Amino acid sequence: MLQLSYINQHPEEVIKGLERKLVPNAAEIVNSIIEVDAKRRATQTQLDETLAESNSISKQIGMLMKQGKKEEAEAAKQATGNLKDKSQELKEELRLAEEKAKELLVQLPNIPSEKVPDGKTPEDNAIVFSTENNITLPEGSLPHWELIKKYDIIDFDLGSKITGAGFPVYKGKGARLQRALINFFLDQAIEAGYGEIQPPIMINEDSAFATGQLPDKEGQMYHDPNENLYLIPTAEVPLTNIYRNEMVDANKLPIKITGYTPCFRREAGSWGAHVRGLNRLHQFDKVELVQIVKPENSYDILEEMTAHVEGLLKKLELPYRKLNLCGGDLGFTAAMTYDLETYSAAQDRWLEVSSVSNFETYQANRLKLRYKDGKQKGLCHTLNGSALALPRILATILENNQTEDGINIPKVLQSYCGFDKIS
RNA sequence: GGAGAGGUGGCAGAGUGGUAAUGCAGCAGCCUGCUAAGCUGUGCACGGGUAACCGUGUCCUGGGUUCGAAUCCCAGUCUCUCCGCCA
Repeated sequence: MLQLSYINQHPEEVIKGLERKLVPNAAEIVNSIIEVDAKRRATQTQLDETLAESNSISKQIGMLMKQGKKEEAEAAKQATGNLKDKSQELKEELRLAEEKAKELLVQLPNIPSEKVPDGKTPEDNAIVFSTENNITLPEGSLPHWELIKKYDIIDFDLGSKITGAGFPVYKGKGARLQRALINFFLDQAIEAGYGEIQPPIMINEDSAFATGQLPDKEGQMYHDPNENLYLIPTAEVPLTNIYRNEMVDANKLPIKITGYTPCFRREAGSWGAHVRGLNRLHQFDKVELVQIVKPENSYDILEEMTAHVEGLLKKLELPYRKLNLCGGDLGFTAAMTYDLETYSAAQDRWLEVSSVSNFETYQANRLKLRYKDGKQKGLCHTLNGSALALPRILATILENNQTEDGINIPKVLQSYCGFDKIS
Protein backbone atom coordinates (compact mmCIF):
# COMPACT_ATOMS: atom_id res chain seq x y z
CA MET A 1 0.00 0.00 0.00
CA LEU A 2 1.30 3.42 -0.90
CA GLN A 3 1.98 5.70 2.05
CA LEU A 4 -0.55 8.47 2.57
CA SER A 5 2.16 10.89 3.63
CA TYR A 6 4.00 10.26 0.36
CA ILE A 7 0.87 10.76 -1.70
CA ASN A 8 0.17 14.03 0.09
CA GLN A 9 3.71 15.29 -0.43
CA HIS A 10 4.33 14.07 -3.98
CA PRO A 11 1.00 13.79 -5.78
CA GLU A 12 2.47 14.40 -9.24
CA GLU A 13 5.09 11.66 -8.91
CA VAL A 14 2.46 9.24 -7.70
CA ILE A 15 0.11 10.02 -10.57
CA LYS A 16 2.93 9.71 -13.08
CA GLY A 17 3.98 6.38 -11.58
CA LEU A 18 0.46 5.01 -11.60
CA GLU A 19 0.03 6.06 -15.21
CA ARG A 20 3.19 4.14 -16.10
CA LYS A 21 1.49 1.16 -14.53
CA LEU A 22 -1.57 1.78 -16.71
CA VAL A 23 -3.92 2.67 -13.87
CA PRO A 24 -6.97 4.32 -15.41
CA ASN A 25 -8.14 7.57 -13.73
CA ALA A 26 -4.91 7.76 -11.70
CA ALA A 27 -5.15 11.53 -11.20
CA GLU A 28 -8.78 11.31 -10.20
CA ILE A 29 -8.16 8.62 -7.58
CA VAL A 30 -5.09 10.35 -6.13
CA ASN A 31 -6.94 13.65 -5.86
CA SER A 32 -9.88 12.10 -4.07
CA ILE A 33 -7.53 10.35 -1.66
CA ILE A 34 -5.91 13.68 -0.81
CA GLU A 35 -9.32 15.28 -0.41
CA VAL A 36 -10.74 12.52 1.80
CA ASP A 37 -7.60 12.53 3.92
CA ALA A 38 -7.83 16.27 4.51
CA LYS A 39 -11.44 15.78 5.56
CA ARG A 40 -10.34 12.97 7.86
CA ARG A 41 -7.77 15.14 9.61
CA ALA A 42 -10.16 18.06 10.04
CA THR A 43 -12.77 15.72 11.52
CA GLN A 44 -10.30 14.20 13.91
CA THR A 45 -9.23 17.60 15.18
CA GLN A 46 -12.86 18.48 15.86
CA LEU A 47 -13.51 15.12 17.51
CA ASP A 48 -10.42 15.40 19.70
CA GLU A 49 -11.52 18.81 20.91
CA THR A 50 -15.00 17.56 21.72
CA LEU A 51 -13.70 14.54 23.60
CA ALA A 52 -11.18 16.66 25.48
CA GLU A 53 -13.98 18.89 26.75
CA SER A 54 -16.10 15.92 27.69
CA ASN A 55 -13.20 14.24 29.50
CA SER A 56 -12.45 17.33 31.47
CA ILE A 57 -16.08 17.65 32.63
CA SER A 58 -16.15 13.97 33.58
CA LYS A 59 -13.10 14.44 35.74
CA GLN A 60 -14.73 17.35 37.47
CA ILE A 61 -17.83 15.28 38.14
CA GLY A 62 -15.65 12.64 39.74
CA MET A 63 -14.09 15.21 42.06
CA LEU A 64 -17.44 16.76 42.95
CA MET A 65 -18.90 13.37 43.81
CA LYS A 66 -15.95 12.65 46.10
CA GLN A 67 -16.49 15.96 47.85
CA GLY A 68 -20.18 15.16 48.21
CA LYS A 69 -21.34 18.13 46.11
CA LYS A 70 -24.20 16.26 44.47
CA GLU A 71 -26.15 19.16 42.98
CA GLU A 72 -23.07 20.58 41.25
CA ALA A 73 -22.24 17.12 39.89
CA GLU A 74 -25.77 16.71 38.53
CA ALA A 75 -25.54 20.11 36.86
CA ALA A 76 -22.26 19.14 35.21
CA LYS A 77 -23.85 15.96 33.90
CA GLN A 78 -26.37 18.00 31.97
CA ALA A 79 -23.53 19.76 30.17
CA THR A 80 -22.13 16.56 28.69
CA GLY A 81 -25.33 15.51 26.94
CA ASN A 82 -24.92 17.30 23.63
CA LEU A 83 -21.16 16.80 23.70
CA LYS A 84 -21.84 13.10 23.52
CA ASP A 85 -24.19 13.46 20.56
CA LYS A 86 -21.67 15.66 18.80
CA SER A 87 -18.81 13.23 19.38
CA GLN A 88 -20.94 10.31 18.14
CA GLU A 89 -21.61 12.16 14.90
CA LEU A 90 -17.96 13.08 14.48
CA LYS A 91 -16.88 9.51 15.19
CA GLU A 92 -19.15 8.29 12.43
CA GLU A 93 -17.85 10.95 10.04
CA LEU A 94 -14.28 10.00 10.91
CA ARG A 95 -14.99 6.31 10.40
CA LEU A 96 -16.52 6.99 6.99
CA ALA A 97 -13.58 9.15 5.91
CA GLU A 98 -11.06 6.53 7.05
CA GLU A 99 -12.98 3.79 5.31
CA LYS A 100 -13.21 5.76 2.09
CA ALA A 101 -9.51 6.64 2.14
CA LYS A 102 -8.55 3.02 2.70
CA GLU A 103 -10.90 1.77 0.04
CA LEU A 104 -9.28 4.09 -2.50
CA LEU A 105 -5.76 3.43 -1.27
CA VAL A 106 -6.09 -0.35 -1.36
CA GLN A 107 -6.99 -0.40 -5.03
CA LEU A 108 -3.81 1.44 -6.02
CA PRO A 109 -0.85 -0.70 -7.07
CA ASN A 110 2.74 0.11 -6.24
CA ILE A 111 4.46 2.67 -8.44
CA PRO A 112 7.42 1.60 -10.59
CA SER A 113 11.02 2.43 -9.77
CA GLU A 114 12.89 4.85 -12.05
CA LYS A 115 14.88 1.89 -13.32
CA VAL A 116 11.78 0.31 -14.83
CA PRO A 117 11.39 0.77 -18.59
CA ASP A 118 8.23 2.36 -20.00
CA GLY A 119 5.87 0.06 -21.83
CA LYS A 120 2.50 -1.57 -21.87
CA THR A 121 2.86 -5.21 -22.85
CA PRO A 122 5.36 -8.06 -22.38
CA GLU A 123 6.87 -7.07 -25.75
CA ASP A 124 8.08 -3.88 -24.09
CA ASN A 125 10.09 -5.68 -21.41
CA ALA A 126 13.81 -4.96 -21.62
CA ILE A 127 16.04 -7.96 -22.28
CA VAL A 128 18.95 -7.33 -19.94
CA PHE A 129 20.87 -10.50 -20.64
CA SER A 130 20.56 -13.66 -22.68
CA THR A 131 22.72 -16.77 -22.96
CA GLU A 132 23.69 -18.25 -26.32
CA ASN A 133 21.18 -20.82 -27.41
CA ASN A 134 23.18 -23.53 -29.05
CA ILE A 135 20.93 -26.43 -28.31
CA THR A 136 20.59 -28.96 -31.05
CA LEU A 137 17.91 -31.51 -30.50
CA PRO A 138 17.97 -34.96 -32.04
CA GLU A 139 15.70 -35.93 -34.94
CA GLY A 140 12.12 -36.50 -33.82
CA SER A 141 12.55 -34.55 -30.59
CA LEU A 142 9.43 -34.16 -28.47
CA PRO A 143 7.81 -31.54 -26.25
CA HIS A 144 7.76 -32.46 -22.56
CA TRP A 145 4.10 -33.49 -22.55
CA GLU A 146 5.07 -36.29 -24.95
CA LEU A 147 8.31 -37.13 -23.12
CA ILE A 148 6.57 -37.62 -19.78
CA LYS A 149 4.28 -40.19 -21.36
CA LYS A 150 7.10 -41.90 -23.21
CA TYR A 151 9.07 -42.41 -20.00
CA ASP A 152 5.99 -42.60 -17.72
CA ILE A 153 7.26 -40.05 -15.20
CA ILE A 154 4.36 -37.58 -14.92
CA ASP A 155 0.70 -38.51 -15.34
CA PHE A 156 -1.88 -35.82 -16.06
CA ASP A 157 -4.76 -38.23 -16.63
CA LEU A 158 -4.20 -39.82 -13.27
CA GLY A 159 -4.17 -36.35 -11.69
CA SER A 160 -7.48 -35.58 -13.39
CA LYS A 161 -8.93 -38.77 -11.97
CA ILE A 162 -7.83 -37.98 -8.43
CA THR A 163 -8.40 -34.24 -8.43
CA GLY A 164 -8.82 -32.49 -11.78
CA ALA A 165 -6.96 -30.88 -14.66
CA GLY A 166 -3.75 -29.11 -13.68
CA PHE A 167 -2.91 -31.43 -10.79
CA PRO A 168 -0.30 -33.81 -12.21
CA VAL A 169 0.96 -36.97 -10.54
CA TYR A 170 4.76 -37.38 -10.49
CA LYS A 171 5.89 -40.98 -10.66
CA GLY A 172 9.12 -42.93 -10.24
CA LYS A 173 12.09 -41.02 -11.65
CA GLY A 174 9.79 -38.04 -12.23
CA ALA A 175 9.00 -37.85 -8.54
CA ARG A 176 12.61 -38.34 -7.64
CA LEU A 177 13.82 -35.64 -10.03
CA GLN A 178 11.25 -33.31 -8.51
CA ARG A 179 12.54 -34.01 -5.01
CA ALA A 180 16.13 -33.62 -6.22
CA LEU A 181 15.38 -30.15 -7.57
CA ILE A 182 13.73 -29.07 -4.31
CA ASN A 183 16.71 -30.25 -2.27
CA PHE A 184 19.19 -28.71 -4.66
CA PHE A 185 17.45 -25.33 -4.58
CA LEU A 186 17.13 -25.36 -0.79
CA ASP A 187 20.77 -26.35 -0.28
CA GLN A 188 21.91 -23.58 -2.61
CA ALA A 189 19.79 -21.03 -0.74
CA ILE A 190 21.11 -22.17 2.63
CA GLU A 191 24.66 -21.92 1.29
CA ALA A 192 23.88 -18.34 0.26
CA GLY A 193 22.89 -17.50 3.83
CA TYR A 194 19.12 -17.99 3.81
CA GLY A 195 17.46 -19.63 6.82
CA GLU A 196 15.12 -22.47 5.93
CA ILE A 197 11.46 -22.24 6.95
CA GLN A 198 8.61 -24.69 6.56
CA PRO A 199 5.53 -22.48 6.76
CA PRO A 200 1.83 -23.34 6.75
CA ILE A 201 0.40 -23.55 3.25
CA MET A 202 -2.92 -22.10 4.28
CA ILE A 203 -3.13 -18.45 5.23
CA ASN A 204 -5.69 -16.21 6.86
CA GLU A 205 -7.21 -13.09 5.41
CA ASP A 206 -4.87 -10.70 7.23
CA SER A 207 -1.81 -12.40 5.75
CA ALA A 208 -3.26 -12.41 2.25
CA PHE A 209 -4.04 -8.72 2.54
CA ALA A 210 -0.65 -7.77 3.96
CA THR A 211 1.40 -9.06 1.05
CA GLY A 212 -1.10 -7.74 -1.48
CA GLN A 213 -2.88 -10.86 -2.72
CA LEU A 214 -6.12 -9.40 -1.35
CA PRO A 215 -8.03 -7.67 -2.69
CA ASP A 216 -6.10 -7.80 -5.99
CA LYS A 217 -6.06 -11.58 -6.51
CA GLU A 218 -9.24 -12.50 -4.68
CA GLY A 219 -10.59 -14.86 -7.33
CA GLN A 220 -7.25 -16.51 -8.06
CA MET A 221 -6.76 -18.21 -4.71
CA TYR A 222 -8.45 -21.36 -3.48
CA HIS A 223 -10.58 -20.41 -0.51
CA ASP A 224 -12.11 -22.36 2.36
CA PRO A 225 -15.16 -20.38 3.46
CA ASN A 226 -15.67 -22.48 6.61
CA GLU A 227 -12.45 -21.28 8.17
CA ASN A 228 -11.93 -18.27 5.89
CA LEU A 229 -8.50 -19.55 4.91
CA TYR A 230 -6.74 -19.46 1.56
CA LEU A 231 -4.34 -21.96 0.01
CA ILE A 232 -1.10 -20.11 -0.65
CA PRO A 233 -0.41 -19.05 -4.24
CA THR A 234 3.26 -18.67 -3.27
CA ALA A 235 5.45 -19.10 -0.17
CA GLU A 236 5.99 -15.36 -0.34
CA VAL A 237 2.80 -14.93 1.68
CA PRO A 238 3.54 -17.03 4.78
CA LEU A 239 7.28 -16.24 4.73
CA THR A 240 6.83 -12.49 4.53
CA ASN A 241 3.98 -12.51 7.04
CA ILE A 242 6.28 -13.97 9.68
CA TYR A 243 7.32 -10.34 10.10
CA ARG A 244 3.88 -8.73 10.09
CA ASN A 245 3.50 -6.19 12.92
CA GLU A 246 7.17 -6.40 13.82
CA MET A 247 9.70 -3.77 14.73
CA VAL A 248 13.06 -5.18 13.70
CA ASP A 249 16.39 -4.01 15.04
CA ALA A 250 18.37 -2.54 12.13
CA ASN A 251 21.44 -4.63 12.94
CA LYS A 252 19.38 -7.79 12.30
CA LEU A 253 18.90 -6.73 8.68
CA PRO A 254 18.99 -8.07 6.08
CA ILE A 255 16.74 -10.96 7.09
CA LYS A 256 17.12 -13.78 4.57
CA ILE A 257 14.72 -16.72 4.58
CA THR A 258 13.83 -19.48 2.18
CA GLY A 259 11.15 -22.12 2.03
CA TYR A 260 9.85 -24.89 -0.15
CA THR A 261 6.08 -25.15 -0.53
CA PRO A 262 3.52 -26.34 -2.99
CA CYS A 263 1.66 -23.39 -4.52
CA PHE A 264 -1.99 -23.29 -5.57
CA ARG A 265 -3.52 -21.10 -8.23
CA ARG A 266 -6.99 -21.23 -9.72
CA GLU A 267 -5.73 -19.57 -12.92
CA ALA A 268 -9.32 -18.66 -13.68
CA GLY A 269 -9.69 -17.60 -17.28
CA SER A 270 -6.05 -17.95 -18.21
CA TRP A 271 -6.06 -21.27 -20.02
CA GLY A 272 -5.19 -21.07 -23.69
CA ALA A 273 -3.46 -22.78 -26.56
CA HIS A 274 0.13 -22.66 -25.28
CA VAL A 275 -0.41 -23.75 -21.70
CA ARG A 276 -0.12 -27.45 -22.32
CA GLY A 277 1.58 -29.85 -19.99
CA LEU A 278 3.66 -28.35 -17.22
CA ASN A 279 3.46 -24.80 -18.57
CA ARG A 280 0.55 -23.92 -16.29
CA LEU A 281 -0.73 -25.86 -13.28
CA HIS A 282 -3.14 -25.46 -10.39
CA GLN A 283 -0.64 -27.00 -8.00
CA PHE A 284 3.10 -26.72 -8.38
CA ASP A 285 6.22 -26.72 -6.24
CA LYS A 286 8.50 -23.78 -5.66
CA VAL A 287 11.42 -22.73 -3.50
CA GLU A 288 11.08 -19.09 -2.57
CA LEU A 289 13.58 -16.53 -1.28
CA VAL A 290 12.49 -13.61 0.87
CA GLN A 291 14.59 -10.74 2.14
CA ILE A 292 13.69 -7.93 4.51
CA VAL A 293 16.17 -5.10 4.19
CA LYS A 294 16.96 -1.48 4.93
CA PRO A 295 15.57 0.87 2.28
CA GLU A 296 18.98 2.07 1.13
CA ASN A 297 20.09 -1.46 0.24
CA SER A 298 17.08 -2.83 -1.52
CA TYR A 299 18.17 -2.36 -5.12
CA ASP A 300 21.59 -3.88 -4.46
CA ILE A 301 19.81 -6.81 -2.85
CA LEU A 302 17.54 -7.15 -5.86
CA GLU A 303 20.66 -7.61 -8.02
CA GLU A 304 22.14 -10.04 -5.51
CA MET A 305 19.00 -12.19 -5.42
CA THR A 306 18.70 -12.19 -9.19
CA ALA A 307 22.33 -13.23 -9.46
CA HIS A 308 21.63 -16.12 -7.11
CA VAL A 309 18.80 -17.35 -9.34
CA GLU A 310 20.97 -16.94 -12.44
CA GLY A 311 23.59 -19.05 -10.69
CA LEU A 312 21.06 -21.86 -10.30
CA LEU A 313 20.19 -21.76 -13.99
CA LYS A 314 23.88 -21.83 -14.92
CA LYS A 315 24.50 -24.83 -12.66
CA LEU A 316 21.56 -26.59 -14.29
CA GLU A 317 23.13 -25.72 -17.67
CA LEU A 318 19.92 -24.18 -18.96
CA PRO A 319 19.82 -21.37 -21.51
CA TYR A 320 18.10 -18.34 -20.03
CA ARG A 321 17.46 -14.67 -20.37
CA LYS A 322 16.81 -11.89 -17.90
CA LEU A 323 14.10 -9.29 -18.40
CA ASN A 324 13.51 -5.99 -16.68
CA LEU A 325 9.70 -5.83 -16.70
CA CYS A 326 8.16 -2.69 -18.14
CA GLY A 327 5.70 -0.58 -16.15
CA GLY A 328 2.63 -2.10 -17.75
CA ASP A 329 3.75 -5.70 -17.16
CA LEU A 330 4.77 -5.26 -13.53
CA GLY A 331 2.79 -7.05 -10.84
CA PHE A 332 0.41 -5.16 -8.58
CA THR A 333 2.75 -4.86 -5.60
CA ALA A 334 6.15 -4.64 -7.31
CA ALA A 335 8.31 -1.54 -7.78
CA MET A 336 10.71 -3.47 -10.00
CA THR A 337 10.90 -7.06 -11.21
CA TYR A 338 13.44 -9.17 -13.05
CA ASP A 339 11.88 -12.13 -14.80
CA LEU A 340 14.12 -15.07 -15.65
CA GLU A 341 13.08 -17.25 -18.53
CA THR A 342 14.54 -20.51 -19.73
CA TYR A 343 14.53 -21.41 -23.38
CA SER A 344 12.61 -24.52 -24.29
CA ALA A 345 14.06 -25.77 -27.54
CA ALA A 346 11.32 -28.29 -28.25
CA GLN A 347 8.57 -25.69 -27.81
CA ASP A 348 10.75 -22.91 -29.27
CA ARG A 349 9.54 -20.67 -26.46
CA TRP A 350 10.86 -18.77 -23.48
CA LEU A 351 9.29 -19.93 -20.23
CA GLU A 352 9.16 -17.76 -17.14
CA VAL A 353 10.75 -19.68 -14.26
CA SER A 354 11.44 -16.93 -11.76
CA SER A 355 10.29 -13.47 -10.80
CA VAL A 356 12.52 -11.49 -8.49
CA SER A 357 10.92 -8.32 -7.16
CA ASN A 358 11.55 -5.34 -4.95
CA PHE A 359 8.37 -4.12 -3.29
CA GLU A 360 10.05 -1.21 -1.53
CA THR A 361 7.67 -0.17 1.28
CA TYR A 362 4.46 -1.29 -0.43
CA GLN A 363 4.12 -4.58 1.45
CA ALA A 364 5.89 -3.29 4.57
CA ASN A 365 3.26 -0.58 4.91
CA ARG A 366 0.47 -3.15 4.96
CA LEU A 367 2.52 -5.52 7.12
CA LYS A 368 3.44 -2.73 9.55
CA LEU A 369 6.97 -4.05 9.27
CA ARG A 370 9.44 -1.48 10.50
CA TYR A 371 13.06 -1.26 11.54
CA LYS A 372 14.57 0.68 14.37
CA ASP A 373 18.02 2.16 13.99
CA GLY A 374 18.84 3.98 17.21
CA LYS A 375 16.17 6.64 17.33
CA GLN A 376 15.39 6.40 13.66
CA LYS A 377 12.42 4.30 12.61
CA GLY A 378 11.04 3.50 9.19
CA LEU A 379 9.34 0.95 7.02
CA CYS A 380 11.56 -1.88 5.78
CA HIS A 381 11.80 -2.86 2.14
CA THR A 382 10.72 -6.38 1.21
CA LEU A 383 11.91 -8.51 -1.70
CA ASN A 384 11.24 -11.98 -2.92
CA GLY A 385 12.10 -14.27 -5.76
CA SER A 386 11.44 -17.78 -6.97
CA ALA A 387 14.53 -19.94 -6.74
CA LEU A 388 13.02 -21.71 -8.47
CA ALA A 389 9.56 -22.74 -9.67
CA LEU A 390 9.79 -26.38 -10.60
CA PRO A 391 7.43 -27.35 -13.43
CA ARG A 392 8.90 -25.26 -16.22
CA ILE A 393 12.43 -26.03 -15.06
CA LEU A 394 11.49 -29.67 -15.24
CA ALA A 395 9.98 -29.12 -18.68
CA THR A 396 13.11 -27.49 -20.09
CA ILE A 397 15.41 -30.06 -18.51
CA LEU A 398 13.38 -32.84 -20.11
CA GLU A 399 13.13 -31.16 -23.49
CA ASN A 400 16.63 -29.71 -23.83
CA ASN A 401 18.45 -32.77 -22.54
CA GLN A 402 16.62 -35.38 -24.58
CA THR A 403 18.72 -37.79 -26.63
CA GLU A 404 17.84 -40.78 -28.73
CA ASP A 405 18.40 -43.10 -25.79
CA GLY A 406 16.96 -41.04 -22.95
CA ILE A 407 17.04 -37.80 -21.01
CA ASN A 408 20.32 -36.73 -19.43
CA ILE A 409 20.18 -35.40 -15.89
CA PRO A 410 22.26 -32.23 -15.30
CA LYS A 411 25.50 -33.04 -13.45
CA VAL A 412 24.64 -31.06 -10.31
CA LEU A 413 21.44 -33.05 -9.86
CA GLN A 414 22.88 -36.52 -10.38
CA SER A 415 23.92 -37.06 -6.77
CA TYR A 416 20.55 -35.75 -5.61
CA CYS A 417 18.68 -38.05 -8.01
CA GLY A 418 20.77 -41.15 -7.68
CA PHE A 419 20.68 -41.63 -11.47
CA ASP A 420 22.07 -39.79 -14.48
CA LYS A 421 19.56 -40.66 -17.16
CA ILE A 422 15.85 -41.21 -17.59
CA SER A 423 15.33 -43.97 -20.12
C1' G B 1 -16.83 -31.79 19.39
C1' G B 2 -17.70 -31.03 25.21
C1' A B 3 -16.17 -28.53 29.90
C1' G B 4 -13.21 -25.00 32.41
C1' A B 5 -9.43 -21.05 33.08
C1' G B 6 -7.26 -16.96 31.05
C1' G B 7 -5.43 -12.51 27.51
C1' U B 8 -2.82 -5.48 31.24
C1' G B 9 3.52 -1.92 28.26
C1' G B 10 9.95 -5.21 25.71
C1' C B 11 9.34 -8.80 30.11
C1' A B 12 7.24 -9.77 35.03
C1' G B 13 3.02 -8.27 37.61
C1' A B 14 -1.01 -5.28 40.73
C1' G B 15 -5.45 -3.17 39.71
C1' U B 16 -14.14 -5.09 41.03
C1' G B 17 -16.65 2.23 38.02
C1' G B 18 -13.14 8.14 38.97
C1' U B 19 -5.29 10.24 36.66
C1' A B 20 -2.79 2.24 34.36
C1' A B 21 0.68 0.75 40.75
C1' U B 22 5.38 -1.58 41.23
C1' G B 23 9.77 -4.42 39.71
C1' C B 24 13.29 -5.83 35.82
C1' A B 25 15.48 -4.79 31.01
C1' G B 26 16.68 -1.25 27.11
C1' C B 27 17.47 3.94 25.67
C1' A B 28 18.54 9.27 26.82
C1' G B 29 20.01 13.08 30.21
C1' C B 30 21.96 14.60 35.01
C1' C B 31 25.00 13.73 39.19
C1' U B 32 28.91 11.36 41.36
C1' G B 33 35.24 8.80 41.31
C1' C B 34 36.62 3.14 42.36
C1' U B 35 34.88 -1.87 39.30
C1' A B 36 29.50 0.99 39.85
C1' A B 37 25.40 3.38 42.30
C1' G B 38 21.77 7.21 42.55
C1' C B 39 18.26 10.74 40.37
C1' U B 40 15.13 12.20 36.17
C1' G B 41 12.77 11.15 31.67
C1' U B 42 11.49 7.45 28.44
C1' G B 43 5.24 2.53 24.99
C1' C B 44 2.49 2.80 20.35
C1' A B 45 -1.01 5.11 16.71
C1' C B 46 -3.42 9.43 14.95
C1' G B 47 -4.20 14.80 15.05
C1' G B 48 -2.49 20.11 16.09
C1' G B 49 2.27 22.93 16.28
C1' U B 50 8.57 25.57 13.08
C1' A B 51 9.57 23.63 17.84
C1' A B 52 9.21 22.87 23.01
C1' C B 53 4.86 20.79 23.71
C1' C B 54 -0.44 19.83 23.65
C1' G B 55 -4.80 16.78 22.55
C1' U B 56 -7.30 12.10 21.37
C1' G B 57 -7.22 6.94 21.22
C1' U B 58 -4.95 2.50 22.98
C1' C B 59 -5.34 -2.85 29.04
C1' C B 60 -6.95 -9.30 22.75
C1' U B 61 -10.92 -7.36 18.92
C1' G B 62 -15.84 -5.22 18.03
C1' G B 63 -20.32 -3.47 20.16
C1' G B 64 -23.27 -1.87 24.66
C1' U B 65 -24.41 0.41 29.71
C1' U B 66 -22.50 5.12 32.21
C1' C B 67 -21.17 12.06 33.09
C1' G B 68 -16.96 8.52 33.31
C1' A B 69 -15.08 1.42 31.71
C1' A B 70 -8.79 -2.29 32.14
C1' U B 71 -12.96 -2.96 35.69
C1' C B 72 -19.98 -4.15 34.38
C1' C B 73 -22.95 -6.54 29.97
C1' C B 74 -23.10 -8.94 24.84
C1' A B 75 -20.56 -11.08 20.63
C1' G B 76 -16.08 -12.68 18.50
C1' U B 77 -10.98 -14.26 18.67
C1' C B 78 -6.59 -16.45 20.49
C1' U B 79 -3.83 -19.24 24.36
C1' C B 80 -3.72 -22.95 28.22
C1' U B 81 -5.87 -27.38 31.00
C1' C B 82 -9.08 -31.69 31.15
C1' C B 83 -12.39 -35.08 28.33
C1' G B 84 -13.72 -37.16 23.47
C1' C B 85 -12.03 -38.21 18.48
C1' C B 86 -7.66 -38.91 15.63
C1' A B 87 -2.34 -39.14 11.77
